[in-house]
Formats: sequence, structure tokens, C-alpha cells
Amino acid sequence: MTDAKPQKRRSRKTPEKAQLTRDDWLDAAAGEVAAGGFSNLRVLTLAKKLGVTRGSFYWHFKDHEDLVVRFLNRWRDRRLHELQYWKPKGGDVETELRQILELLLTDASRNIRRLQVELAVRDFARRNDYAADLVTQVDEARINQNCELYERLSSDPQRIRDLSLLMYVATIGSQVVLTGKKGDAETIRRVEDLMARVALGQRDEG
Amino acid sequence: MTDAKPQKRRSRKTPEKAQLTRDDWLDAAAGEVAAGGFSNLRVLTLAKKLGVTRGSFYWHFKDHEDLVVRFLNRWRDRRLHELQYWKPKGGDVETELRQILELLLTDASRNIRRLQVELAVRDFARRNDYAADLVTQVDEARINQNCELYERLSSDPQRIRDLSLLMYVATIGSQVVLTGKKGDAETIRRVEDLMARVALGQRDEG
DNA sequence: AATTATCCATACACTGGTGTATTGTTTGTC
DNA sequence: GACAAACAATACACCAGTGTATGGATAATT
Repeated sequence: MTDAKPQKRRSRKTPEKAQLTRDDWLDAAAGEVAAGGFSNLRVLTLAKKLGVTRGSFYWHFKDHEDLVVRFLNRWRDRRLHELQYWKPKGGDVETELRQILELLLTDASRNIRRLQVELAVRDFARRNDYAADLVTQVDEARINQNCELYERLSSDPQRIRDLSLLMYVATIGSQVVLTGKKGDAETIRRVEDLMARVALGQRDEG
Repeated sequence: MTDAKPQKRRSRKTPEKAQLTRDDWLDAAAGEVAAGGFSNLRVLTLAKKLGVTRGSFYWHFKDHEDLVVRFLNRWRDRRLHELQYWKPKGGDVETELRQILELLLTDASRNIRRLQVELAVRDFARRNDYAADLVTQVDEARINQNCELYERLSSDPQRIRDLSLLMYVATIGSQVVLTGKKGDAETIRRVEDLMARVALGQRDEG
């Protein structure tokens, strides 16, 4: 019926890469999620940003839910895998503690996109059981990981877990409250310092 | 043309109340926001749940954005207004501190709906400047409010603010991480106790 | 060079949401 | 009881998004 127009290759973000892979779609999805949460994750706009049509999407993914699940799985895998970098290099307790806290607060606040994604996943988890399960897995792993550090500050197992939990919720809270605000860098550093002193049990001089 | 069917009064949630007020719509909106965030706030589903059509909505509100702004304003007003109940009744520092923390953690975790709304507003604030402004107002007011309490624990103004901020982000983090999880009640109480001891500068026995 | 697998475009049907204009029904008030 | 104001129903146009079917183009393999 309609004369078939020649489907010449349109220019993409990476012109040399003619074909898109599933990870390309997931990377683009991360951008959408970071910008507007999971409700902003639409295959139409995603395809537009990648310079293709939805025909490509439905080749790589079964449907929209498939995209969400794969995205969440990749997020979980990466968060669990990166935990190995949280292991302190060795040294005295205070040094290790401050290294961890710097990684969790100052460094994290610089990785805006990763932070936005994590907060979006947390928000999505409040109304999606599967996401809630993954978030719980990640939280548990992180808290357990840090327990190894706090073991050197206390001998009571319950106290160790509580301390690790307190430090963890404080970091998450800092990210929720402080990230993106003006003058957050200095504030975050002060909170970081205060947290270290609290964990070390140093008495305030005030 | 079409024979006008008799518009008999349909049964509402509160059958005796024939007419809907703007606050009724805002209350229903709170339910939607708590359940699925601001992306779940749609006038069609809202009208359906109230047992009316959208004709009523567009009488009370200019458009969808009008609803969102009025909802956010009401939220801000209520959060600022309730701050008067955060004022301790008087007593020694530890008692007052523990009262405040119980209000912010244990009590808050019981008010699931209010908590869900607050977290939804915080999430919405990450991509909406107006909401972000209101959240900042509320955060500032709460932190300043608590400063009055922490003044009795330190004399350094900077340290007072930092301590108040640290306690605040820890409560927000607790709500984000722990709310809705199984066995959260006991965990929250332990975190609450630990936070009190940290603020009071009590040395750990471990 | 022919074939197959891989990847993407196009067109269609369908759903669900917004907003507007118009009309209908109550409710209060004089 | 007449009249106006407040509130809600209906019908319409419009848009954005999903999912499917099918065919076209490219890359890989033999």
C-alpha cells in the first residue's frame, strides 16, 4: 500500500554502535528512574531518548514489567557486589570507621545519579513487594557488613547490631534529607564527623 | 436527544453528607498519595472512590496541578502547626529527650498513613521545586525546634545544631529503612534507646 | 552468495487519563 | 415558592502510553 521509505540508520547517541543491547536500555532506564522515579519509566520516552522505536524494546524485553524486574535485579546485584569495596583496608579502628563513613556519606553525595536511583527504588519498594524484598536484602547485607567493623568497638552482639543499624539509618537519613540541598557538602562532612565520634564513644567537649 | 435519566443521589462513604467539600477531596487525595505516591494521584480514580464524577472535582479545583498545590500547602501547614506538640512538658533533660524520640519514632511508626504521605512528599520533592521548598521549610522548623532541647546538652551553638541535625536524619532514616518491615516495632525501640544514650553522651558499657 | 538470526520500523487497536462545555439537580434564602 | 448559588452528571475532544503483528533491514555464519 504505502511505498516503503528506505529505513536508513538514524544517528544514535553512539553512532558507531548500530545495535542496542539490553544493558543499553537498562542504562537509559536508570536515567529515567533517577530523574522521575519508576512512574517516569516509560518505554515510549525511553525509545525516543535512544533514538529508536518501541520495536526494539519489545525485542529485548517481554513487556514493561519485564524491564522493571530486570532493572531491579541488576540494581540488587550491583549493590551486593560493590560491598567488597566497603571492606576497610586495615588500620586502626578510627581510621577504618572514618573511611567507611566518608564512603557512605561524602562520596555517596557526589554520585548523585546513583543516589537518586537508590532513593527511587526505596520509594518504589513501598508499593511493590518484589522491590521491597530486594531493598531488604541490600539493607541486611550492608548492616551485616558494617557489623564486622563495630565488633571492634563493643563485645555485646546485640549492641553491635544496634550500633551498626543506627549508623546505617543515619546515613540513609542524611541522603534523604540533605542531598540536593544548597550547602550540603559542608553539612554532610560535619554530620560525618559527629557520627564517627558517636560510634567511637568520644565524649562531647561542649 | 437522549432521555435524561434521573440523577438520583448515589450512596457515598458518608451517606448523610450529600455535598462534598474541598477538604473531602484532599482527604481522599491523601489516601491515594499514601498508597502510591503523587504519580498515583489521579482525578478520575479519586472521583470514583468518592462516588462522584469529575464534574465535582473541577468545581472545587481549577485543575490537577491546583489539587497538588493545595495538598502540599495543607501538608506544610499541618506539619508546622503540630510542632507545638513537640514541646516537652517540662522535666529533666533525659525525660524530655526520651519523650521527643518516642514521639518521632515509635509514635510515628504507628501512624502509617501519615508516614507514607510524608515519604511520598519527600520523594515528590526530588523532582518538584515547590514541594522541595516546603519540605525544606518543615525540616528546618523541626531541627530548630529540637535545638531548644539540645541546648541543655551542650553550649557550643554549632555542636547543638549538628547534634539536632544528626538526631533528625537518624529518625528520618529509621522511618525510611524500618517502616513496614516485620519486627520493626522492637527494632525501632532499640534504636530509640540508643539514640537517647548517644545524645546524652552516655558511654557504652560494651 | 544464500540463509538464518538478530534487531528495528510501521501501523493498528486499545486503555486510561485530562480538561471543557453544557446541562441537570440540590440547597439555602428572601 | 421563586431565585440564585453551589454542586454534580454527561458528553465530547484530545493526548499519551501499552502491546501486538508484520514486514524490512542488517549482521553472522556457512
